[in-house]
Amino acid sequence: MKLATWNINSLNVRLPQVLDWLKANPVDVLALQELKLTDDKFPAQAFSDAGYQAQWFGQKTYNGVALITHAPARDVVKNIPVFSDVMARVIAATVDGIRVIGAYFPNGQEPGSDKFDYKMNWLKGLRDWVRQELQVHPELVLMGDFNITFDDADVWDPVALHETIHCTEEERYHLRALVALGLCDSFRLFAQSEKSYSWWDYRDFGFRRNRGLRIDHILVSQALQERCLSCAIDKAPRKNERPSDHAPVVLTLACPTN
DNA sequence: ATGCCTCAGCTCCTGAGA
Repeated sequence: MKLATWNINSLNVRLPQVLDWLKANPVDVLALQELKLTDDKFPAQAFSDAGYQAQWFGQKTYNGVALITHAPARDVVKNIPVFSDVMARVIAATVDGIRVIGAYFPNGQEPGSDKFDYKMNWLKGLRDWVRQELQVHPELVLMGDFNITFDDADVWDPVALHETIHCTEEERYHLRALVALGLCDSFRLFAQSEKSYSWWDYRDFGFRRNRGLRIDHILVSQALQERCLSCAIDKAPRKNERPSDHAPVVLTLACPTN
């Protein structure tokens, strides 16, 4: 079983790339972030024609998340039930017996800003909810654009970016607290090349110079950890003509051995 | 560095992203 996450920075612009990618990478679940479209504009038919079902939660201009699945998605939840939010950032569903949460974490803009405070409150709300979800669903995957690096290994220039957004100790504390609920960073279960990133700035040839951050993550619950076979960042779509600034992350799970 | 690039929208500039 394969699960993937990809911030596509506008589904309107990136739909052909998403369909191409799915054709080459037939995953069971693809979590998308930054749809940047309202629900009535979601291209459900295009995914249906490609053999996928979709659940989506959009809004105008900003944010928006979706789960593209091969099998039916059941018990769909939109946003964090215990956290009141006007932004469309979370979609969860049970697929093939696994609870899957796709999330677009707040950016936070700058430490000390109102948006940073919102990010901290959102992270606390997410944690309280994921704690509950794990009790009901031991097999759980939390994936998406976290907008947080785990540590300096996820940062192209840790000195220059020390305590800047995505790299602050306060954000990383929240990320570790999330993991402490009983999750693990599936990417680091495996040997990875140094300077592995999932996002590169559009400006200044960021991708060509590999000036990036690893901020897109797939966390798995302890019950799923031993089923993890691989986790990789697919840089190929970042080389497309009009790429998203993010690359997809793909997790492969072994079939259950019952 | 108040810069760089990309996208959406009350679109020829601005806000936001990261």
